[in-house]
Amino acid sequence: MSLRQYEYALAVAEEGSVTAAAELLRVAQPSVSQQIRGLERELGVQLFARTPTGLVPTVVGRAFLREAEIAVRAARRARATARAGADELVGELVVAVQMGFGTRQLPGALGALRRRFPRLEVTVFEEPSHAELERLCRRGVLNLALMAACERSPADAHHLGDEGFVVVLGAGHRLLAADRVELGDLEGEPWVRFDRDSALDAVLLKVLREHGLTPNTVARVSQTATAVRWAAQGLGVTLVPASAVPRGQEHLARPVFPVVSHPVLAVVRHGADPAESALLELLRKEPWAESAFPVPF
Amino acid sequence: MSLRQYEYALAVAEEGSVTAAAELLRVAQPSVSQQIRGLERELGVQLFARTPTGLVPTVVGRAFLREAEIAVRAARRARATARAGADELVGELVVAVQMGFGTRQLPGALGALRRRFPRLEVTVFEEPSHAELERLCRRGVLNLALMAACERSPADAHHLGDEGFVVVLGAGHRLLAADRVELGDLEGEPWVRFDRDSALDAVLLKVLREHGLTPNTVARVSQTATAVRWAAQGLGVTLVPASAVPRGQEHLARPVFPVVSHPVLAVVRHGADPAESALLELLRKEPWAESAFPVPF
DNA sequence: GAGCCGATGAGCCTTCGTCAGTACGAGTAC
DNA sequence: GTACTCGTACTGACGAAGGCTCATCGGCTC
Repeated sequence: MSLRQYEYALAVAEEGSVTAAAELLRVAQPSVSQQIRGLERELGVQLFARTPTGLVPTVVGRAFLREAEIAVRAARRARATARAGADELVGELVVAVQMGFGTRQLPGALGALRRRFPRLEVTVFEEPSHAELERLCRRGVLNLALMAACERSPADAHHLGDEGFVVVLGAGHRLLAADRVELGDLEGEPWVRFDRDSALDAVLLKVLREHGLTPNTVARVSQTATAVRWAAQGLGVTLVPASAVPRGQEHLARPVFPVVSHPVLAVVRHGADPAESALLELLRKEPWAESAFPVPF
Repeated sequence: MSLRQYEYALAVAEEGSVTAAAELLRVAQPSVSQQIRGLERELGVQLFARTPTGLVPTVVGRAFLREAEIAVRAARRARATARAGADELVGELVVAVQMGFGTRQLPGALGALRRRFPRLEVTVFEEPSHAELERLCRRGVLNLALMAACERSPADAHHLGDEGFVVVLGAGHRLLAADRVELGDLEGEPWVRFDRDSALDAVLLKVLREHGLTPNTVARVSQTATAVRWAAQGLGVTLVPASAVPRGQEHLARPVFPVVSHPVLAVVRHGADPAESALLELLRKEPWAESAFPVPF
């Protein structure tokens, strides 16, 4: 099953004769003759009827040729795509983002990327678990991972900036009276938390522990949008990245004191593609919050 | 650009490693390694990133692989189609029919063919000119041609039966009073005729000449349906195969005396495909009119 | 250091390509 | 009608290129 045989068969069908096909293909006539014969022998079917004036496709030959043309065209397209990739940025970029981080910056960067390289397609996975994200990274299926910093973050990760966190309170909550919420004031509040192994829950837990609080968990959700909605309806309070609060709900969010923010890292493979580097640069240029504390990583 | 390279690349992408791909493909590992390298060298692009645990597609590699998969699938399908053609009747049958002949029998035969061989597709050309039909036949693009007999019909043509002709008259025409029309009574009538080099016009002219009539031509059309419609509206009289008179217009048609009929031939290629033979047999089984005169061909 | 990965080089063999010559049919001149 | 030419595809022999395998090497992870 060689593509050459298919091309030769298509040329013969197109030209109606082996000689003409050979001329078109810039090879000698016996070569085409042999390939056609070999193909027919391999398939066990006569693809062409021999007439004194040339070769004509048989009934089954026509059906074969229809599929063969699809194959040859796709093969040529594959080739052209790869060749184009040598000059322009072409292909499919696979990005994973840790749920809740970079929700404002990533769309901006991807939009800019698309404007600069229209033939570059991007697929984004949202993944809450740090362990799973790391596994995908190690397996190499990702071109870029956007994740919250943690102890196990690789040394060559790029620090993009920080994600600032805000508390979301139910409508009419007493703490909405102030411009900011002191963490100590949240003692005893019911909490809308995040999935057990998610980075968002890790941040939440770490912040509360540092201030000697033990959260009273009323629900666990996987998405920030859900957490905000549930908190707004008074189920409890929650702590989410500032960029995760949707328009129209800002009046229910308050900055935290002391400021809570978390470093966001981008992990790319070692010998980075031009496409990967381009996305990394665009992510750097997006507006990020200032760091609340020196990055320990 | 070999299909083998594409298959190997797909296997590597699928398995994530050269070794595993080689095992899947039942070849030694260096073979896969060489093919991948050769492909990358030929395309001038790195399709896979080398990691300590295996190979992972690059950005452009993923785009290439998407097309490559289409190519390989189509190639396999082409192969399978041809292989199936060795057992079952599979493929595309190209049939040409001389306009106005076999209009009732051909659909019947094609329906029966489709019921028996559902994977056999049929394309029908309608062609008025005998010369053009013969040209297509000689070039071999046709699997079967259905045509009116003539002096130049090939000797190995199959006589299927005869097409009986009727005269179509305008509503209220005086000759509608009788059950049949004598040819001599048509003296001086205006005629709706057919395209100059069509078989239908040849029949018409031959019949009239044999009875010493010279037609007064008011129009030439290419399709029998048009001729019948125009005749029905009183533009003139016409002579068409009985099967060409649509339902609801039978009252305007009359048999001719002496009976006019014309042999219909099927021409197939020499070493006939099974599919061609099948269609020929089905056409034979369709109901045809009895011959009005001994077939001289 | 053991075990996995891919890359490399040598040798064998298949396959493809070319050139020459053959066979067959169609059309044409005589 | 016969012979000739021109077109077609096929066959066989030979050389070149490429694929496959084996053994081996270098790098990385655990």
